Amino acid sequence: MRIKNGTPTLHDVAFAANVSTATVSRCLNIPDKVSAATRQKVSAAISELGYLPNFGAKVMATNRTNTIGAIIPTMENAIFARGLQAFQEELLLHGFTLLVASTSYRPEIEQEQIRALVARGADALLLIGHERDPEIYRFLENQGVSALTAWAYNSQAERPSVGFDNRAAMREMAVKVIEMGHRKLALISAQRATNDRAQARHSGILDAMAENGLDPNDLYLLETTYGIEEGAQAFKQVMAANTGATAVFCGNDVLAVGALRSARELNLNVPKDVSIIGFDDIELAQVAYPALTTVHVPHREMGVFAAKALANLIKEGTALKSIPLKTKLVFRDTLAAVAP
Amino acid sequence: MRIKNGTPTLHDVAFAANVSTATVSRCLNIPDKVSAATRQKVSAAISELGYLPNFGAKVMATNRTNTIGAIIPTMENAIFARGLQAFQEELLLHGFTLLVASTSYRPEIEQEQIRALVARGADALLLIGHERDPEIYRFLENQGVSALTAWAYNSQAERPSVGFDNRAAMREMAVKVIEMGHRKLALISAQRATNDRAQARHSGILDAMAENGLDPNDLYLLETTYGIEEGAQAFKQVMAANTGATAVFCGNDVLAVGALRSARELNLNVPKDVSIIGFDDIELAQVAYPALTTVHVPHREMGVFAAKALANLIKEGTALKSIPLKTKLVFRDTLAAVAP
DNA sequence: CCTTACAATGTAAGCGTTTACATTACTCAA
DNA sequence: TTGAGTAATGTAAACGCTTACATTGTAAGG
Repeated sequence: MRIKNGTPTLHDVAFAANVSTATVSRCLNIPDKVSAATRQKVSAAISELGYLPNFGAKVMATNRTNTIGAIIPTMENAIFARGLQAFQEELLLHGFTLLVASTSYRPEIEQEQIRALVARGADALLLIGHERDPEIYRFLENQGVSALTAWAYNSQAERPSVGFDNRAAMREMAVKVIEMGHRKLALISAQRATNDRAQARHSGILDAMAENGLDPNDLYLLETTYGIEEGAQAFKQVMAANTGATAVFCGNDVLAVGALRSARELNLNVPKDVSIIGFDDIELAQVAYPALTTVHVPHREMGVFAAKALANLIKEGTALKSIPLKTKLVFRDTLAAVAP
Repeated sequence: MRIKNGTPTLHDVAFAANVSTATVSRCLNIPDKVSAATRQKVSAAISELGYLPNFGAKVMATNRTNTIGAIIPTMENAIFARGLQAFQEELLLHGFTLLVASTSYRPEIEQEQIRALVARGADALLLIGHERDPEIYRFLENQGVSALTAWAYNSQAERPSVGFDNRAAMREMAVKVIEMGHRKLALISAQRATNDRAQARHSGILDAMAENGLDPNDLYLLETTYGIEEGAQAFKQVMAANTGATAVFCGNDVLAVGALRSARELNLNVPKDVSIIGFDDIELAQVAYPALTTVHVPHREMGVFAAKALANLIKEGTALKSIPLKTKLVFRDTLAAVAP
């Protein structure tokens, strides 16, 4: 009458240690409430039987999975991979496990994934960017699952977020570029319709232009999807359009690296003939040749902060609050003053 | 007497639809066993109440979480990020969710993480590389959790794996390099002690040397940790050692890119003065300048295969079997014949 | 019209924890 | 020695689902 069906249960342990199931449970969860002697007996029984608490039963009884879900566009994008890695590491420190889903930048899929992770018992969620159907926020509220937004910070946003001000960061870079004499600007942007970070970066450039006596309408704007190849194509289009752009902003480093490659293929000297500016400062940016001028974003820091906030929320009930992080302009070799 | 405590349960739905809980459960899980009319009523009740099955209860009753865990060194390494992304996408198609843990290349941590993911209810596990304490395999067996190994394939390995033959791939590349006249070789390797892929790649070079009349002892070997900076440092050491190496193999592209940077700093022309060879063919390899000669590894494919195998195992009980994938040499601009 | 077979539905017993509450054992002060 | 107060342990009721088995309804064959 020991083990019924293979895996030992709390009962088996209790029986073996000659105590009640409650005591065993306490040994596991609140050891201070148990005498040292009993603790001894119980842990002996546990290791002898090779007991492991049943996950489902535990979840059912506590209504907690100690699992936090993250939904990102894709791990193939280094900015998310890095942030997610940091997020996971920090989560681990707090005793949580990471559940991952991805959307490939498709908002419909995000909804689905949010529901899937909640259904899978995520105690809380990490989301990217602010923009989404209010419906889904209502759903989260009903389910009692809180969500924290990352990779974007917006002081007006009503939902908590940990991130940085994409608009201000890009504006700052654009101001520098304009100060260096550039008058004709172009932007190779990610799809703005489904990506509020892309929107914000675009707006940042417009801000800088307006402030410096340039007509924002003169910005040559091209949208494309994510990828080196896509950036390369887009850059060729920009050049073919003959707008006389001397500085080409890119919505992210990956696009910028593609642009760089095209420039080489077109026999354009960067930065002499044309400047190229990235965003994110991923590894690629330093490795590219010439090394990319870009905006540094503290991806790891963001992941760590997000994890801390969520862990505290679940464990202590500390309300989420927005945390703005700082970006930094990184001047390397793809930006130069325009020739007089 | 509808909803007791906020969230509606199966009972509430059953009550609202005027059927039994069993019928509601069947509607959700085996709809064919329910008449169309009842299905109607039930789904109406479900959406009206906003019912979502309780995860814990479901797990408890079925003893399945529909979750698969993956334990990788780090997502910051693009090869794992890419494979994991593909893995997750494919898993989703089969109705599974991904649980992620990472080890930072530390084997002790891997053990812990394996236990953690099993404790979190992972139905099966994806692991990297073959080498690990047999103890942990016994643990997995006891818990009834199967594991599939990826990123390494070894026909002699007793455990199932989906991957490629690191040794053969590196050997193939090394043969080419030797054929191009290189006689003095160096290798900047990842830590071999905890990484069977690194070991295998090293062995591959030794194989090629032995087969081609070179003394394997002449290989100048240097181990370092993962990172561009680390690769850069290591390359400087290799050059400082004055071994006359004309070809420097690198255990992976990241190290190779670092080496490339150092070469530039040392005013060495690549590939004229020295050839540099990477492994993995990640994005970095094409973007590097000069573009890196490397071994292409089908990371995404590996993720997809792994997901399929695991999903079939859990759903149909199909036993895991090893799947060897093909690598391909990619000749770009960092390898040249040695000057006569 | 009665059987038989099968489809649709219902009943109720688990599944393995946690935890409120009850009980017992101990400590210490009077 | 007793009683109060606290520490340690035990009892048993949830938690919300699935599913074996029982029951009822329906169609077809005799």
